[in-house]
Amino acid sequence: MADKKPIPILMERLARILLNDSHAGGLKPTQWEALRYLSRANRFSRSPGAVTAYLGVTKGTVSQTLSALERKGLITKATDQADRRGVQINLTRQGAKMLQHDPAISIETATRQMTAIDRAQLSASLEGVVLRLLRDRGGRPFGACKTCRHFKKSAPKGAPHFCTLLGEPLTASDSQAICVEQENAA
Amino acid sequence: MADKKPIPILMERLARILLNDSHAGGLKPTQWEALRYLSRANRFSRSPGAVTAYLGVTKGTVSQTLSALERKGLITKATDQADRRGVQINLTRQGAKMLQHDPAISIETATRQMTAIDRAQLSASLEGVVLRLLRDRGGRPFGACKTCRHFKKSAPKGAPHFCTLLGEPLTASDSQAICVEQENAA
DNA sequence: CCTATTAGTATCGAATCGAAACCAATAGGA
DNA sequence: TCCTATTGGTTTCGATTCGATACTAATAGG
Repeated sequence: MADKKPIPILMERLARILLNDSHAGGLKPTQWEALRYLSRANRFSRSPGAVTAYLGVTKGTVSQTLSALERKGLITKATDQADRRGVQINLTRQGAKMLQHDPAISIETATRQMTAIDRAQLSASLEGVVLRLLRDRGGRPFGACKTCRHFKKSAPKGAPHFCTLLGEPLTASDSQAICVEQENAA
Repeated sequence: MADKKPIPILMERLARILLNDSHAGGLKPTQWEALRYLSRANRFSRSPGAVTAYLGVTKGTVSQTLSALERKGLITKATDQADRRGVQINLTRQGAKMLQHDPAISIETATRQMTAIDRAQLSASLEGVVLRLLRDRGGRPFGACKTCRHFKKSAPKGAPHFCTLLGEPLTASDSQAICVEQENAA
């Protein structure tokens, strides 16, 4: 039997494969990451600042990356009417379509071979490591809105849910999506 | 209980954390990766070509990266006497010392919290995914020399081991290290 | 109002990357 | 022995990424 391989080395090789793959498909690695994030973020989280927090890079880099995505017609930018310093980002139809050619899909394919048990175990282990690393770095978890301690489930069935932090109603899709502000419910 | 998070997304976030961390400590991400590889490779595998195969980037990028490491005094380059096209790379004392400040050590730290069972499981799952991805891409596994089908264990105790592919004797440290040519024994 | 803070943008220089051109040593015939 | 093909590396190019820093504009808080 082969020796147990060190986890850090396996993770580094995985990261490298992911990085190399991400040069394909007409976008650059960071552009793919930003586009992917924007497709999964709720409306409070589709801003340059949120992308910055998610990626953990500087504002300048994000600003350039988003400009590139806008130039390619994959996203639109509009000044936030509530706070006119802010910028609201939305995916265009082309942007959504582009994600179907996301080179990172191969990771998904590679894990589909595992048993459901193994996948669940792997997901849990990775999540533990990621959350620990994020915590050490003061980063946000970016969990699903509906798992947040500020999430108030709609009382009358059919009514919108509610965010007690932002004081805003939440559509069904907002509450499924990930959020900058998310903090795990106690 | 929180939902099971998608494995690809967790892996991408991990890769991003790793990439961001790797800008610290005086080297750049690719420089760290190359240096790390060179510290773990046996003498047949410390060449620009092997680094190219390991990282999966182009020759040009590797050439530049190695020049930078040489300029910083972390490695030495010498033309291979057997095949004078080739270049033999070795870590300097400074290079070895530099690795003690490898920012990727935090990954190691983060996994130390897990139980030994979970770590073994995680290592096995990751290895499966990495090997599958590498195979799809025509990449080499870079396993330990002694696990290779060309590895011939020393018959008289104390004598050197032997590589039947390259026709060369192997020191103990050579056979522990990783090798470009490694192919898993049947 | 006046200052501090916050959200983004713009600019700079170094590193990274793929692509392509290039060079020198080796290999493999004819 | 030549002659060509291949192989191992380097060089150069242009786009992207990135941290750092300086900057602009809108909001917030006395």
